[in-house]
Amino acid sequence: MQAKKRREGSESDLIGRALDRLREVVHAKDLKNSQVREAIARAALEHGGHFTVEELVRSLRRQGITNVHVATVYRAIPLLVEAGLIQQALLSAGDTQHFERSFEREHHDHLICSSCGALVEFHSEVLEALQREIAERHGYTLESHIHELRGLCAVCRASS
Amino acid sequence: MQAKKRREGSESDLIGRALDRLREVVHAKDLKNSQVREAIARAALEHGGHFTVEELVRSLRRQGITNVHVATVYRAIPLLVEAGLIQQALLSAGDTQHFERSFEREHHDHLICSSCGALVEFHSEVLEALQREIAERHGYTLESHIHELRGLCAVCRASS
DNA sequence: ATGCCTGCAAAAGATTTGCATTTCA
DNA sequence: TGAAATGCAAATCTTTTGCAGGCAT
Repeated sequence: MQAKKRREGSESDLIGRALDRLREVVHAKDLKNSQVREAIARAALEHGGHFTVEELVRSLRRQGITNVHVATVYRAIPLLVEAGLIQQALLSAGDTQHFERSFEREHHDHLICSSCGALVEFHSEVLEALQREIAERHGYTLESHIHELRGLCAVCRASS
Repeated sequence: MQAKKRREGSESDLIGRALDRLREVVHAKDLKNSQVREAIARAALEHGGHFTVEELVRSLRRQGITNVHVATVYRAIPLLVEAGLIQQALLSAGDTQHFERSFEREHHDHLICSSCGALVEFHSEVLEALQREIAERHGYTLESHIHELRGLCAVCRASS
C-alpha cells in the first residue's frame, strides 16, 4: 500500500515535471498554454507502452474527456515530441504512427518477434558508440537513429 | 564503349537472374507468370537508388508501358519483396513507402542528413554481429532489422 | 483586444478492395 | 476451361488543413 502510494506519488511528480517542461517549450516559442494540450500530454505520459493517436483519444474518453478531437492530438504531438515528452516508435509497424513516453526514460531500441509481436526493449552502449563512430567516419554528426531488430522469439521458435 | 557494352550486358544478366528467381517463387506458390508483373520487376531493378510506387509507374510510362495501374504495382510488390528483388527502405521518410533493389546487392544501412537529406549507405560487419548477439541474448533469432542513422552532414554543419 | 487553440468538416494522400474482364497454364 | 492477374473506380485509413468560434495572456 505504501509502496503503491509512493509509486503513484512519483508518477504524479513525473507528470508535473513533464508538464513544466512542456510549459517551458510553449513559452520559449511564444505559444499559449492550453488545458486540452496538457490533458493530451498527461494521457500520453500515463499511457504505458506504445500507443497511437487513436488510442490516446480513447484514453482521454475513458477519463471523461470526451471532446478532444483527433486533429487536436495530431496538432499537439509535434510539440510533445519537441519537448521530449514522447517520441515516435515502432517505425516498422506500417501505416499508423506509434509513440511512447521518452520523458525521464533511458534511451532504448526494440526487438520484435516477427511471428507473435513480442517486444523487447534493449539498450547497448557499445552499439550506440558504434553508430556515432560510423556517422563520424562519413563526416556526419549523429543526432538520432531508428533501430529495430526483427526475429523469432524463443517461444515461437520452439513451436515451429 | 566495350566497357559500356559489358556493363549493359551484366545488367541484363542481373535482370535475367532476378526474373528467374521471381518465376521460381511464382511457381512455388502456384501463381501464374505475368508480363505486367515482370515489367514492374524490370522497372524496379533498373531504377537506381530509392523509389516509390508512384515513381515506378512513371518509369514504366516513360518506357511506353502506359497502362500499368498503381493498384497492380501495389499488388506485385509483396511478391517482389518475397523473391528478394527489392526491399523497403527509408522507413523514416514518412507516409510514402520507398523501396530499393536488394537482388545481388550487399546489405547496407542508411545514414541521412537531417538538413539536406544527403544519403550515405554503409555496412558494418561489427555492427551486424552485435545485432545478432543482442537478439540472441534475448532468445531471439535475428531475421532482419531496420537501421537508419540521422545526423548533420559535413556540408550542412559547416554552413550553420 | 489579440492571437493562439480547438472542434468540426472537408480535403488530401497512400494503399486496399470489389468487380468485370483479360491473360496464363 | 479455371484460376490468377489486371484496370478501373470506389472505398479505407491516416493525417492535414480551412474556418469560425473559444480561451489564454
